[in-house]
Amino acid sequence: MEGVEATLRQIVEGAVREAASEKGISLDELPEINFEKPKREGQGDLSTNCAMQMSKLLGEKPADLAKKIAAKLSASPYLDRVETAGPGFINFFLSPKWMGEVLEAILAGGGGWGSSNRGGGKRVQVEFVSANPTGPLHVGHGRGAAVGDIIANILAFTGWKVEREYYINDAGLQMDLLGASVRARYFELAGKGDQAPFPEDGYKGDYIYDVAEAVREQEGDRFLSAPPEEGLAFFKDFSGKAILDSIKKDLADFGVNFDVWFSEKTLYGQNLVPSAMETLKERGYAFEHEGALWFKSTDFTDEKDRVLIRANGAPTYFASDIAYHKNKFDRGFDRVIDVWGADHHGYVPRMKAGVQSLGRDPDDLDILLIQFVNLLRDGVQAAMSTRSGEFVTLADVVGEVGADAARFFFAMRRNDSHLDFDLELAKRTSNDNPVYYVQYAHARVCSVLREAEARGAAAPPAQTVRGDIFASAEEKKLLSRLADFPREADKASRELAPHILVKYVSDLAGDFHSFYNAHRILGEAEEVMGARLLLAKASGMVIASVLALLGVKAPERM
RNA sequence: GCGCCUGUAGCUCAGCUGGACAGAGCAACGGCCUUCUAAGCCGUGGGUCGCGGGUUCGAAUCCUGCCGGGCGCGCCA
Repeated sequence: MEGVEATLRQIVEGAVREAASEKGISLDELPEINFEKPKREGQGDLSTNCAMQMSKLLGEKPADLAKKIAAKLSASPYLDRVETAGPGFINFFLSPKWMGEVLEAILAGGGGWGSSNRGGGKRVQVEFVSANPTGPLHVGHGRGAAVGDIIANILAFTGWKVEREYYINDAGLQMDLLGASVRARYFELAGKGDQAPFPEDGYKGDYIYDVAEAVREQEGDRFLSAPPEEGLAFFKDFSGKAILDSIKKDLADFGVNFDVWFSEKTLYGQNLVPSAMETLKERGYAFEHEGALWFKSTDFTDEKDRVLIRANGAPTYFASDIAYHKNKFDRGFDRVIDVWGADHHGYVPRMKAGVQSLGRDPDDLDILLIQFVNLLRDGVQAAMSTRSGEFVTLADVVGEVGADAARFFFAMRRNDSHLDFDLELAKRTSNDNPVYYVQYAHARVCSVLREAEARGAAAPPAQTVRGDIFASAEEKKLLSRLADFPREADKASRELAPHILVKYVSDLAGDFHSFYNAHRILGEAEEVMGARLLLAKASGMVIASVLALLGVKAPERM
C-alpha cells in the first residue's frame, strides 16, 4: 500500500478542490498539503494546517474552511473521524481498517518497509571523517563518523545510490612534520635523542613512540646512520601508513566502512591540481597577482579572494580541495555531501564558490557542520586525557562504552548543536540510558515471540487481523507510531538529520513498553493473542529497521 | 572589530520553511513484579521559550538591538 500520508493527501486534495470549485475558484496547482503528527494526544493520528494556509486563496475564514473540508472527508473508509480544532486545524483519526492495513504492510514489507525512492537512484557521495593520518581519531571524529555513516544509510534507504569516501590528507607539510616527529622518537629510543632533535610543533602524543618502536622492530638501527633525507622520506611514509592502518581499524571497530579511501597524493600523481587550475583560468575565475595564482571567490559569496598557487609554486590546501571536488563531480556524482567539523565553517563559502566556479550548482554540494563533543563522566568534564594533552580517542570511547552506545549517543543531537556525551550514562544498564531502553524493547519482542513458539501459539496470517480488534489506547498509539515511520525516514533523509530517527525510535520503544505493560499477549483469547503477537512482531521489525539505519545492534536477548 | 552556530523545566535536549493550552527523557516525589524479560510501566509537581523592540489575525519559530556560551576570520591543513 501507499504510505498513509500519500493516501491521505489524495483524499484531502480532492476535498480542497471540491471546496474551491464551489466558490467558483479553479485551482490548477494546489499548494503542497503538509501533514504532521499533532503534539498532543487527542488531536488525532495526523493533522494538517492546509485550511489556514489556503484561507486567503479561497477567501474564507480558516476555521470555516476547515469545517467545510472536514465535512467532505468523513465518508472515507480510511478515516474513523475527522475533527477541526483551534484556529483551523483538521485532525484525522485513522480507521481500524487503515490500522490493519498498516500492520499488514509492515509484516509483508520485511525490513524494507518505510523505505522510499525519493532519491530516484541518483548517485550521492558522502565524504566524512577524512582526518589527517597524523594521529588517532578522537571523539570529535567519532561523531562525524557516526553521523556520516548514518546519513549514508538513510540516503540509501530513501532511494539514493550511495558511496562512502574518506579523503586522506597525506600530501602536506603535516606529513613531513609527522615523519620528523617519529624519526626524533626513534633516535630517542636508541639513546641518541641529541642527534635528531624533536621538531618544534611536532606531534607529541605517546602513539608516536609506538610508531617509532615499530620502525625499530622492522628496520633495526639502520636509520641511525642513514642520511637524514633518506630517513625522513622513510619515516614519513611508514608513519602515514601505520597511522592510517590504525585509523582504519578504529573505524571498522566502530562499524564504519568506506567504499573509497581517496589519497590526496593521487590528486598530484594524476596531475589533477594543475588541470583543475586550468579549468578555473579558462572559466575566468583564476588570475595571477604578485607571482601567485588567485581564485576570484569574491565573484561568489566569499568575502575575499584566495590564493590557489603560492609564488613558490606550491599549491594551497584550497587548490587541492577544488581539484578534489572537481574530481568528485567528474566521477559522475549527482550530489556530494561533505561532513566537516564545525571549526571549518569559515571555509564553507569558499568551497561553495569553488564548486560554482566549476560550473556546478552550489546546491549539489551539501556541507554538514558537526559541532563539538563534550565528554563527561558522571556530569564532570572528561575531555582531556592526562598525559599527552590529546583529546580522548574514539578507540578509548568505543572500548569503554561499546560501538552501539557510542553511535547512538553521537547521533542523538542535531548536528549543529553541541553534544554532551556522558560515558557513565552510556554504560548504564537502566532506563535512563536511551540505548538500552530501545534495545530492550527489541529484546522483549523477541522474547515474547520465542515464548509463543515454545507454547505452540502461532501468529495468524496478517491479512486475517481485523484492525478494530485493537481497541485500547496503548495499541492505537503504538500502531499510529508505527505508521509514522515512512514519514520520519523521509524527513531524516531530506534534512540529513540522524537525530530524527533516534528520537523516533526512542518514542516507538516507549510506546511498545507501555503496550507491553498494559496488556498480556500470550494466554489471551486466540483472536486477541494473534493480533497482539503480530503487533509486537511489527514493532520489533520497525525498531530493528531503525537501529539498522543507526548501525546499532538489535539484540534478541538481553 | 566582522562572520557562523547557540541560549527552551533543576539537568540534557526536541520543537524553529509562523499556527492548537510550549513537549520528551533524566533528576525529585508517590505507586506497580504468583502470570509473556521490573534493563520495564503508571501517576504528581516543575517553564516570563536569555532580555527589549518590530512584522503578523497569530511568534519559541521571522526581522532588529542588546546580553551570555562556542567556533572561525592565514599564500595552515
